[in-house]
Amino acid sequence: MNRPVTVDDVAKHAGVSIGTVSRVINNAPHVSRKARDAVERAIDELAYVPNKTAQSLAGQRRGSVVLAISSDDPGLFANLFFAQVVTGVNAVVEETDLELQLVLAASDRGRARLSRIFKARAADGVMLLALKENDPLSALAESSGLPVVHGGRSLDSEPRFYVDADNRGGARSAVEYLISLGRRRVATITGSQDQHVGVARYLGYREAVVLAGLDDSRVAHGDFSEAGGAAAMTSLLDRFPDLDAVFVASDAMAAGALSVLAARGVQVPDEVAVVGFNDIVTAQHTTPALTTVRQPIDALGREMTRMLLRLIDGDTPTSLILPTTLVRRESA
Amino acid sequence: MNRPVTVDDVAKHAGVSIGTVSRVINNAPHVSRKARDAVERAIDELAYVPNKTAQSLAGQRRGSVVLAISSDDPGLFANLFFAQVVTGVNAVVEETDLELQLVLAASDRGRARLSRIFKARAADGVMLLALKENDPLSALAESSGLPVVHGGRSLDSEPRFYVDADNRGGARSAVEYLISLGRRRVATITGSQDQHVGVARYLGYREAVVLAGLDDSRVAHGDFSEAGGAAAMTSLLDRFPDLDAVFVASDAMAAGALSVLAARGVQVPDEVAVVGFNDIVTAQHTTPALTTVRQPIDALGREMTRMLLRLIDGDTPTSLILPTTLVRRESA
DNA sequence: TACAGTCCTGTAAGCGCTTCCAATTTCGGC
DNA sequence: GCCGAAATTGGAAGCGCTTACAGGACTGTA
Repeated sequence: MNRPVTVDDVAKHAGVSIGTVSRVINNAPHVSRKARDAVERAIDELAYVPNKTAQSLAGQRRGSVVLAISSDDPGLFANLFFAQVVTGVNAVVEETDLELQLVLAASDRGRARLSRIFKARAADGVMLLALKENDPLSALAESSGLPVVHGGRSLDSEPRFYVDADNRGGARSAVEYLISLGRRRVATITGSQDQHVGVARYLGYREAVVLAGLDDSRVAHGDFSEAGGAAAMTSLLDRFPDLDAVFVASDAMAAGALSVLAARGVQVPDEVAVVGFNDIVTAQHTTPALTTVRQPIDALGREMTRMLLRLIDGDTPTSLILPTTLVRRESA
Repeated sequence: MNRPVTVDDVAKHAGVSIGTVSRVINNAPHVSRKARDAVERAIDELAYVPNKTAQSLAGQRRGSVVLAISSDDPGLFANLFFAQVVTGVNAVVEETDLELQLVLAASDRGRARLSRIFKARAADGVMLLALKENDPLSALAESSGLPVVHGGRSLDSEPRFYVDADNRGGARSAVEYLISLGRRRVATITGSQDQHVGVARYLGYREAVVLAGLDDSRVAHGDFSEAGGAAAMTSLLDRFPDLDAVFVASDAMAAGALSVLAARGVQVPDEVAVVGFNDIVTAQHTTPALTTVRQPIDALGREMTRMLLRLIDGDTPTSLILPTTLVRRESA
């Protein structure tokens, strides 16, 4: 392990000053063709790699962005969400020379780290995923003045910059599909109504049902969990024995609902059609395979990152809502 | 956004020198009680947060560890593996003041980044997950002199420091379980034989079968994919119509096998018992629910990180093989 | 030929911290 | 109450880079 090569070494080797070397590295203007060539050759010959730490101490750029995930929500980790978001984010980050720092903000320690990052401006920007409603971190994020992009929205306040899936539209089209199938007594199992996703999907359901002139009272509230879905389905069956379709706000709940339906001997989709939401892996393995709404999760990651990069560049991007797609399988 | 608080501000405020402030921050010895108190109060009052960049430029510690994942293997992302590893790693990293940097080393760009990190020694240590067999990165890692911990092993060479699941033992106990159930004509669907996991699980199968004095020739090679599992099952059924159990080296393949079995009208587990490996989410949703071998994935992440921290501290840890557990469900 | 612009380049001053060194203080034991 | 050793402290020298700033070399024009 020799002493690592530095700008000085390169400068000496190329017969120029360190200022020039720096300009070449950052391909700044005002460098003659000749000098540039000499420096580049020296860099090659010495296998010089700039020291990022020094670059960020001296410059104003930190050289890294953070992806913060509040995984309190088990749903976040229960499917491929996490992996897909990271993949999307990485794909874009990879094209820059920024580093990707991961912070799991579920624990207190994680939240403390995140707030340290904000206070110390220890990154060039932050992507915040699934912050809890009314999260103090959210305020900290704003006040830090750091570029911040949110993944998803929350009930209490709309973030300045966010990327979100079209939960409402997705729900609406799922229900519209059910109606196009001839179903007229469409029920819904909602997700938690204290989260934006839960509310949005419920609104989408109502929109479609009401617009079709149908009854929107067949509602049972769930909590996004499989058990909650089962309980809600039971309640639905008891209260509205005539229902012929149900839009379930998550696949996990749909799985629960499906098992209740099976236990009661109700034929799916013949007697009751079922549509879920999320398209988790399990959806294709339920019996019958679940028709569901897919969110473009990797696109979410990619767009969040693009947005953040623009913010860092000083642009003012506009928030984005990404379209969902209906995946037709057997349950509807 | 005023000028951030620096050591000088703290020193001035506390009436000491910056050297003393630094000693307090790093709780180094040789600081009087009085000075320490004064500095701590100043830090509090000024809400001082040390600048990590400066710390690492000045000191020898970089302040971050990287988790590098070679996601070429779709299996890595296809289940919760990724999320769980990250959770495990994060849990340990969180207790230190290190930052967690994520590098997806599947793409060329990703690999280039990783090699840059090695060359520039831009991190305090690296965790390498699922590197391909014979990966050049592996050599680079060694030669960099950076602390490196591997997740899993590879066929060509045993890493100096690694954490791995007990694939062989897990396979063996799965097969032993099948045998304890009275099955005597146990077949196996292997994973890719050019990967350590694939070979290890196959060896475990053979071990159990041979030790029990049974025939170990009922073998079909798969590639860890669902389709591969289906094809292998078909081949198995054609060649060994008498088989009464099959140990499948991955749940994905087991799902494929199960559907072939169902299509052929073979009763599971009555006629043929099936055991998978990995315990992916889907395992509990197959019909029948899959008995499988679970790996302690978050523990893998945690242990890798602990090992890395010890390496960074200059200790010499010993590699680890983590036990697996059999999850009994309906398929066996 | 002279002069105002342009370009290019070297120099030096930091960025905020750690750490070494030397100076100062403190302390136990005689 | 004096001496050497140990503890504590301040000061200064970097860590490797970016970025004014100012000087020098050229260009085109009058």
